[in-house]
Amino acid sequence: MAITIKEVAKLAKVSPSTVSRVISKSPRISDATKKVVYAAMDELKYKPNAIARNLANASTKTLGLIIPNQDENLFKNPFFIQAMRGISIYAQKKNYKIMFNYGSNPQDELNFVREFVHSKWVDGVILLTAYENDLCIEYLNQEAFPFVVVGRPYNIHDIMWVDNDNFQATYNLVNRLIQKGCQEIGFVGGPQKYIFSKDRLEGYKRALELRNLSVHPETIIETEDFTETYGYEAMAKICAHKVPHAVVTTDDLLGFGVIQYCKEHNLSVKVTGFNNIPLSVYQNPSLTSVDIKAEDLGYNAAKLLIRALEGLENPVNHYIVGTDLIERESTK
Amino acid sequence: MAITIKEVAKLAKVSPSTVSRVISKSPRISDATKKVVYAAMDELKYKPNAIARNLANASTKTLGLIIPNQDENLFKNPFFIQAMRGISIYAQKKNYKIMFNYGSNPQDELNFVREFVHSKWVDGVILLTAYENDLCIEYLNQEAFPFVVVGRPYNIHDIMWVDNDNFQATYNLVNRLIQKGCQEIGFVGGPQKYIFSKDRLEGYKRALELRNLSVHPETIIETEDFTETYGYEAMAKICAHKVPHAVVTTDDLLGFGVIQYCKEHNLSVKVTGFNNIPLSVYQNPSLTSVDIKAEDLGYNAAKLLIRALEGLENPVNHYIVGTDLIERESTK
DNA sequence: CTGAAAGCGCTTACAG
DNA sequence: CTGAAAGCGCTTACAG
Repeated sequence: MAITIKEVAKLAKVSPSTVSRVISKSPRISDATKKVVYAAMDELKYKPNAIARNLANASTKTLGLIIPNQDENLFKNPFFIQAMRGISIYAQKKNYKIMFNYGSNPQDELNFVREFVHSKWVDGVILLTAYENDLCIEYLNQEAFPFVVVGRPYNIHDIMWVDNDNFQATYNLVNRLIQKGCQEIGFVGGPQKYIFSKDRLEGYKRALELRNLSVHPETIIETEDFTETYGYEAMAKICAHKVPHAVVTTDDLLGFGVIQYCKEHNLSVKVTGFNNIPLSVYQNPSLTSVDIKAEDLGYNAAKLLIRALEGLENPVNHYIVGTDLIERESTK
Repeated sequence: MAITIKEVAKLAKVSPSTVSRVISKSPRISDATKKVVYAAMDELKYKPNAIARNLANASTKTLGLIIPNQDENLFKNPFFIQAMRGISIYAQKKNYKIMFNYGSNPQDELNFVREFVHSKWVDGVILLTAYENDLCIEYLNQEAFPFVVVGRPYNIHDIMWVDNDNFQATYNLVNRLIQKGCQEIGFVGGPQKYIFSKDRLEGYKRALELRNLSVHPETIIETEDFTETYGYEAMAKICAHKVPHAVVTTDDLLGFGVIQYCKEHNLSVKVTGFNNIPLSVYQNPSLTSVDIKAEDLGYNAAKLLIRALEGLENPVNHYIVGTDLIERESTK
């Protein structure tokens, strides 16, 4: 058996209560006793049993993380690992641990969240995606369990979230294309069940409208998923109608498909992606994209949540992380 | 406060001990009581408090994962996220949780391992890299704490590990190149502090030796890290000596650098990578590589460890995961 | 500033 | 098959 607080108490000739107070840095302990207790702890190589502390404190200093596990996108897009790193960095600073689970689908994710909550394993939950009717958000909300969402949720009652300004990012992007002389700009977006899909579409529309460029429904395609194949097919549809000057996509993989189509059909069309995954540098032409700063998103998500858990006031219940437009050959 | 075992006991008119036995599926409980207890649990929506169970059981059913956090490689190479997924899949099956930490350097990693061990937070540890003199392995070994290493460790006393057969994979690869008529084959490997670097180099040498092809030290380069720049420079060194028929690299990013050099200098050299990262498909020419099945590695690591934790006999204390040679344009 | 005691919510050896 | 009791290793309100 490992050393417990009792052995330390015995050696230091104080009560277990006192040892406990030294560990938790209670203010009202004399320097003299502190010294004796620390000496005893050192001698015995005492390490507090975290589990026992958790039980007595009704807190684990642990965050639960749900990672969606749908597709291969997980591997091509380093978003999740970057966000996790950001989360981990802040959590380490504050001495929080992180527990994760991959969910294969929304129902699965909900089950893990329930498990996290019920079992008392974690003090708070971080969701790495927000769906349109998000079961996890609904559940956590109704349980009044602390959580934060990476990605702006639909009904922003008092939910904490972090996100990019997807509207703004796309708006700026389209403006930049217009500046470069593009008049007819197509749009290839992912499923509208994701809020960022909607936001990006809105940003696109607004930019066109403000410049009095008309929005053609035939050149706005909603794909089923973020893959090159869907991007390719979407571009085929757009071109069946009319070859545009530029095409804005909401994901680099979609952008790759569009580029592919252009190459095969020898079209000169400016193309933009989103997320700035490492692959985009290696396209031919390399793909202009938007860096969404995934690590910052994760970092700030952890920050909001942990501050709330510690009872600190957050100035606001959300945080907007700026994006960077990375211009490459595909919009030259 | 949440529902506890006591409330359930009261409602079911049995003792808390009995409720506990029902939860833990103790065999000697009558069907009748079982039914009553389950009914009471349902009615009260009782969920066991995992932390309390952990304390009483002196076990958390949780695995600790250390993710090295050195470089950007983390993002370009989906190895870690794939391995994590494999681990997660097996762990979920067996109802284990996973806790992770990013370590910025070996010392950092050691600290997290110590923390995992001391605090009693986890029942076992999974290391995602093995170094030459691995502090974590040494520590875990001396503490006799259960752990498994992804990557074959140096001193394989009784350590559990999973790995590819890196020797074999490179050996086969080189043979394939020889078959294709290559006589002079260069080698660009990563730091020798990684065991897989050594193994791959050995496989390369053996293949040449068995065919009576001479091994030229000038065409074997050890780089400091797995980056394109190092690959590029290594190829420059090799070519300063003599332009080979083919170059084997131990990492796709190194391979990218070599390809780049060849393109710039208009050389026709066959090039191979390792790890089969998504980027390799997008090179021009696309890069032949070795798929190391990271998800399988993770899965089997979790399996070995959890089986050991459950007291099940493992037929052997390690597991070899097969590799796939993925031939692409770069070796055409 | 410090101690004795009760408690966190489970488990399990012992007794029946 | 079931219960009363002690225990897992901490914390903390209460009393001094």
